[in-house]
Amino acid sequence: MNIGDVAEASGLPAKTIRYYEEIGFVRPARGRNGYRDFGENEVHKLTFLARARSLGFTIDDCRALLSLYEDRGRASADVKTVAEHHLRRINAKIAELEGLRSTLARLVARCHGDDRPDCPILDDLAGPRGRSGT
Amino acid sequence: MNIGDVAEASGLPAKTIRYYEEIGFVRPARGRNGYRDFGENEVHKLTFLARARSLGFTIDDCRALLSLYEDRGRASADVKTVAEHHLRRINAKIAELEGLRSTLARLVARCHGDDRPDCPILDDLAGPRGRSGT
DNA sequence: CTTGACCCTCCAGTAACAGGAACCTTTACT
DNA sequence: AGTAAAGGTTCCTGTTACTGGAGGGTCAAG
Repeated sequence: MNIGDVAEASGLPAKTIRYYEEIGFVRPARGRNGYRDFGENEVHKLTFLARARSLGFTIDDCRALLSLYEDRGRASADVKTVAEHHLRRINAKIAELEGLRSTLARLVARCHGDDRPDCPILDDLAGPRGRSGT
Repeated sequence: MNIGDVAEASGLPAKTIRYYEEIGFVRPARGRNGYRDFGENEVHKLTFLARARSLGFTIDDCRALLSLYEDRGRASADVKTVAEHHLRRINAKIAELEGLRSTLARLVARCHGDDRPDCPILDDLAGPRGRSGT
């Protein structure tokens, strides 16, 4: 299978597949023309990677998950650990963004947004000097 | 004021301040020893930047905000536009992460997480072949 | 006069690719 | 046989916003 077909099958851009080869995720055979020749196993791996990446797992996570996936004697606890770690990262990020959102929404709501220069958003960014008469 | 003092005053690492000079945010004077010499105005700008960055505005946003900040004839609507755009980005990101979280939480909950190899998380990543008996 | 705290510049690395140049191969069509 | 499109190859650069570190000058104190 050529890279274009694999791209379609896995949902990954050809560029990404080449990159994944570069970092050691797959090692496709080569035809005498130099073209990569992917077997079913490689395609399956790439599909796995595409799905894991779409869930936000990092490349390092994927490395771990892939090796667990290929280890028939793995403990599901190890997989769960990786996933839970990722879940905590996501939760932390959401919490952080929600904090930003609440501050920002408040500022946006207070800004009249017309053609006058007076602006609570800039006042806030400018710090205490801009708000209270210190 | 030397860079160390400015770092403390603004809350930005000295490294970051040098970087901000490189990309044109500030243009401090130089002493004959080559040291940067920041005036009150530069310090104020850097503090502004620190606050804007902490709210998640991109460097490009900061460039726009800073120029609006220094434009005495600005329209607050322009500031509001930048902030609203950022707010939409944040909301989109939160929505995306919440999607990931729900999928991931479901998978984690279904994984027994013991020393057996059977694992719904890997089954999901592996795709349809891994779940139904096609 | 030395020690330690500052400061300087420049280079490399980060995460995970994407874009594009320059070039070769295959396929289809005239 | 000629040729043009489609798809393949490698290699280099750029992205975001810094951070770490090497190698080396400067300043204040004792």
